[in-house]
Amino acid sequence: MSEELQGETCQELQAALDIISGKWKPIILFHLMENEKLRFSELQRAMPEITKKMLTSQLRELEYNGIIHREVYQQVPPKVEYSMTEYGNSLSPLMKSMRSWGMKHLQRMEKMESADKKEAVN
Amino acid sequence: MSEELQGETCQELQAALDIISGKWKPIILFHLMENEKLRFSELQRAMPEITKKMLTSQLRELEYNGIIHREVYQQVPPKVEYSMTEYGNSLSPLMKSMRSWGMKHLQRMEKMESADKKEAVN
DNA sequence: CCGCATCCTGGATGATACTG
DNA sequence: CAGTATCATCCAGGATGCGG
Repeated sequence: MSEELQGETCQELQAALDIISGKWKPIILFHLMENEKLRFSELQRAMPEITKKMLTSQLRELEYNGIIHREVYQQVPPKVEYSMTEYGNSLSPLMKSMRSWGMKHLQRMEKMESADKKEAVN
Repeated sequence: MSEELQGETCQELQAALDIISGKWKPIILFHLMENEKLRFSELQRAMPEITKKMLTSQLRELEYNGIIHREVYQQVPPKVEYSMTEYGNSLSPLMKSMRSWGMKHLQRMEKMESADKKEAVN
């Protein structure tokens, strides 16, 4: 066993996961990858369940990590636009392969569920 | 905007994330990918911080999802070995690219930190 | 040795109201 | 419009002890 280095060996994994995982991050990233630029209110409309507080905090984290850009227009009423940074877009291949793995997995699990049902009936 | 389908569009993403994310899953997967077979107690030794309860529950989830195999040896004292399934190993490329993205990210963040310090000094 | 049952805490998340 | 402030809630995760 490679003692001692579990934590360190996985911190890169964790670092990546911190950014793309969570209840809202994937959805936010998805929308911003699809849309070039989105206003705060547009994001909110796209995710009716999310509260302003959560949306704000998640966006701030992504901004802090350099994944998204926050553009404030000095005007009344206020206007703020969010967009992926170039760096943020480097996540795209990862997200895509995660999505396709996830898709296969869901299909697989579905099959197993129905197999279970058959077993249960027998 | 693609209304209505945010949740569904991201459920594949979430499905994949559910499996590899969390405080312990990445570490467990890492060890099992490195080691072919590991006993419960070996895993525990490899992750001194984890409680038995957490280790058990995380292993059960992974088993339920078909990622790992649980082999019980009928003997006293009990012996249980865990190993990646073939299906579980299909996660390997994903994990690898996550790791390399995370590694770059950590380096990038480090640079930015030290840049911040310089600014603070100025 | 392996793992379940019970109880419990803290941090993440949510509801609501307010503001520049 | 785009947030902040405050308070309430919830549940993943942890501590501990028992049992096959």
